[in-house]
Amino acid sequence: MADYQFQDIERKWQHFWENERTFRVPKDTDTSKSKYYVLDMFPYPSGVGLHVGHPLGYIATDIVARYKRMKGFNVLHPMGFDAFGLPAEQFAVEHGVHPRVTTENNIENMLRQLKSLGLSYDWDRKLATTDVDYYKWTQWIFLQLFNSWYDRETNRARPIAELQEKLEEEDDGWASMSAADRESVLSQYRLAFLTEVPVNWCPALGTVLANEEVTNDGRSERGNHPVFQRPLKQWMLRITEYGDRLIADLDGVDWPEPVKLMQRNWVGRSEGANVQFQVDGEDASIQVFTTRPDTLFGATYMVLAPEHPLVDMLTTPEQREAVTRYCEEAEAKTDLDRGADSRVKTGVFTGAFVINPVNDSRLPIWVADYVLMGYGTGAIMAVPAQDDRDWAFAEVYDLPIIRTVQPPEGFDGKAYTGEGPAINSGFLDGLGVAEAKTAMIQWLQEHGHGEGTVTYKLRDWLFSRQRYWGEPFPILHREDGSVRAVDEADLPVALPPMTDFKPTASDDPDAAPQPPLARADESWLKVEIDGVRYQRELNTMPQWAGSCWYYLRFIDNQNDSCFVDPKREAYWMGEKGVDLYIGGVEHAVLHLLYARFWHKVLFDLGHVSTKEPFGRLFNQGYIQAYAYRDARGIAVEATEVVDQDGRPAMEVQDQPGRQFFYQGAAVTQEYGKMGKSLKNAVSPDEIIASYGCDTLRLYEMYIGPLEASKPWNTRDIVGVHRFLRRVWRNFVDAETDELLLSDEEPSDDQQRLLHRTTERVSADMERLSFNTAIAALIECLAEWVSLERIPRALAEPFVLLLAPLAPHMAEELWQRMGHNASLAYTAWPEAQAQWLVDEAITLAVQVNGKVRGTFSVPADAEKDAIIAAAREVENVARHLESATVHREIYVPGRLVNIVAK
RNA sequence: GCGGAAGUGGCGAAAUUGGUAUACGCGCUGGAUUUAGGUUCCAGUGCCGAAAGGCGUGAGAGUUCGAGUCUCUCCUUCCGCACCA
Repeated sequence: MADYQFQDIERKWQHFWENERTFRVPKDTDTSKSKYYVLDMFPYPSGVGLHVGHPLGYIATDIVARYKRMKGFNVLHPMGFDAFGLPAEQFAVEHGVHPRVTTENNIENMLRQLKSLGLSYDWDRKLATTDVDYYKWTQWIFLQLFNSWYDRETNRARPIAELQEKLEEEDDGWASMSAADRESVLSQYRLAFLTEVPVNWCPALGTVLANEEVTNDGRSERGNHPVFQRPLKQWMLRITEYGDRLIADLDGVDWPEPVKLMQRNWVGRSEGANVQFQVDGEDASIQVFTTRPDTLFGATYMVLAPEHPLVDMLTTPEQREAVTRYCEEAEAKTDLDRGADSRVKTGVFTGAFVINPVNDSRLPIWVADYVLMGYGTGAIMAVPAQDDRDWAFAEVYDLPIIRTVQPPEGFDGKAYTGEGPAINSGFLDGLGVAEAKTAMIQWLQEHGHGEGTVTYKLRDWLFSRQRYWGEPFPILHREDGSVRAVDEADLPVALPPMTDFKPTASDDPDAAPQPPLARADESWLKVEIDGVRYQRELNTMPQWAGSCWYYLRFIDNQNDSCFVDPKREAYWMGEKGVDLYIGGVEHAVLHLLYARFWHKVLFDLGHVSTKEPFGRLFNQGYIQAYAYRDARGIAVEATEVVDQDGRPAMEVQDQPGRQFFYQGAAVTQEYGKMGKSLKNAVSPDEIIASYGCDTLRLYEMYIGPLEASKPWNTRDIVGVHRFLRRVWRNFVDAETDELLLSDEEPSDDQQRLLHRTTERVSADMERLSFNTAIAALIECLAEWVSLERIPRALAEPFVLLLAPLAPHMAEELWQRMGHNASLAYTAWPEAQAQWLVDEAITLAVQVNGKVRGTFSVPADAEKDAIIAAAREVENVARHLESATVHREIYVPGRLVNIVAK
């Protein structure tokens, strides 16, 4: 009965770790040791729980955490829950339960699932963004933003009080201003400010959304509802001030290049110039932004966005009807329609002209929807010769085209956007693009027609939502409409108890946002301080707020006097912040951009010690699975699909020539991300029940590289399960339950195998290549299966190498080997150099680059002897007959190549 | 359209710097043990060929003594952005 009893073993060690608090890191830990902070992107506690795709990253970080502990690091490995947000609120509305109740239930279930995976989190540091003790500090950070401004001279955020002092000193009427006027001046500087701007309004969700939460076809990322642009007074965060640093500081972090690229593109920094064009015959000018000031001589017309404020004033009576109709049509189009047929250019002439400042030519002003009001100045100078879109437009409306950059010989395209000398450009002629840009910017500045500037795609972050289940703003409104912050001492502003927290949804785009908090009790809504009456801010923060700083709170989650103790922060964040942050690529822009922004503000204000929060980022792939749809295209339960021979699809889905059926009807096979919608989710609970969680951990790491998306295939699990059984059988006698070790000295060959395996596994741990680490252990064990008893000197290091991957079995074997303590902090085996060199090496011999044989030589053989031996290899000698050897190449330890003709 | 990542056996995948392509696992084939079963054990398994040998990393060129790896052109798939001036 002493077979591999994984249920008993796993239950035993999970209890042991919990009872002994094996992975607890004391608040005041030994800071003389090196630290390693390894973090997961914390989950949203959803009602359906985890499927096997979710833990992929958690297993990986757990392996790293366990490995680093054994390497002697102080390891911080915490977990928490990102629990504010729409789904909990929607579920609560549907079931009439308070979101706090559903959130807590979901957390409970997810905790159980996480613990059943044997993850070595320090659960004493668990947190949820919905904890009042947590969001108190989220509100506190908001106050830091509210009470700061961005000083462009020193390029950092500073306390708003310092701006007040500065304004007092400069005294441009500051002293004579009313308090309300002063506040409105300051609000133009605060990093968190209330303003009326066009925002993304989603009536179906009853809330406004950030740009990052709207898909590029103009719908809400959550729920896929239509989103409308509407001017509304909302809270914004001045993230645009950080555009440069959000790009520049990417150079200092170890992140996947695609993620850095996505962030750079999202910020969208463009260097160029603003140019003023005088309107012909009017006392008005139009400013355009261009990245190609060098092409100003080639400008042949100007285009305004339909929403541009000057359109109405400029349009001549003859053109008015056409322009008005065009603008109305453009307004009715969604962004989707405007972008859909982007190759077809439309527009209408306003009848007005501007003067090109460089050559006084008259340029017609057009209105066209290919120019967007939301970027640059909403107006462009059109240079068809050097811009594809302008060329296309000029072709449609027969506008002139003047080349100002000489295309290379043989160029047969239309617009030329590449390098070349300037032509037809007066004082720029002959200059390259870069010099011409510089020269033109200088000319514009000297003559007062413009200046060099930088434009960003990034917009300020719309930060308020009309929801109940979020952090309340620590803000009070006076009756005159001005605002003030809640005193720090009065934090937290707790969510008021409410029974009707339903958002006011509507399908009318003109409906007004109605924050649920407006229905809170008067006792919460109305506040009186020093005889002044206030009403609380009714909006709540977006879901991203809590995840912007949770990695800091993990460092010191119990602290109730500050958001994180500075000494502890300095130790755990160290030089480069979080040492390893693993999560899905879906957060490449949103969460990671927002968190970096908050971190930089905290850095500027002296609250954290690193420029960047996450020194190293790693994106794990997705677990995918086969899925099946019936004739109507509806997904059917993948587990109930069979092939033409009646075999379950799960067993034969990767074999060619299969047809699949669900309840007798033919279905089509596809392949996609595991989840509820494709009905192909596999629960970790059932895999753990039949194979154990050590097997599940091993399997998820073994199917492929961590960063790759890869298919789940329940059939393949037996492979790693067999490996674990083989380990067990080789160490424990099935009859007697006795440990099968010998005290013999290992042979030299055995030593070499052990140390080579140690070397491979260690290197693979460092580069997160767990699939090859497991392969190395399988190969190593395969050499020992014939041994009655494995020498203890081999068995112990082997168990330690296995420990991060399959910790329950490793702990059990370690204990049976006579060790009283957990192996969690036992030193990782070191590969010794003496055992990494072989006595004899096998080399390949090539003739003219083709392998013709192999031979063995002593490891210390000389080059000449090796080449001589190579030429004697039977097959090689045959190929060299009647040929003259021209060259002999010896690659040490690898091969000999003989070049002969 | 622009940008990025990736294409290796029937399947998942290996192959630090250019140096013996297909490690390891699944599946498959054969055998062993067992009353039986397999979540047991052993052996074989890229393709063509009886063999010798030849051919093989999406396609085609190139550089090199030597290319899965480097360069160029093209094809396919996935991801991101989408008139960003």
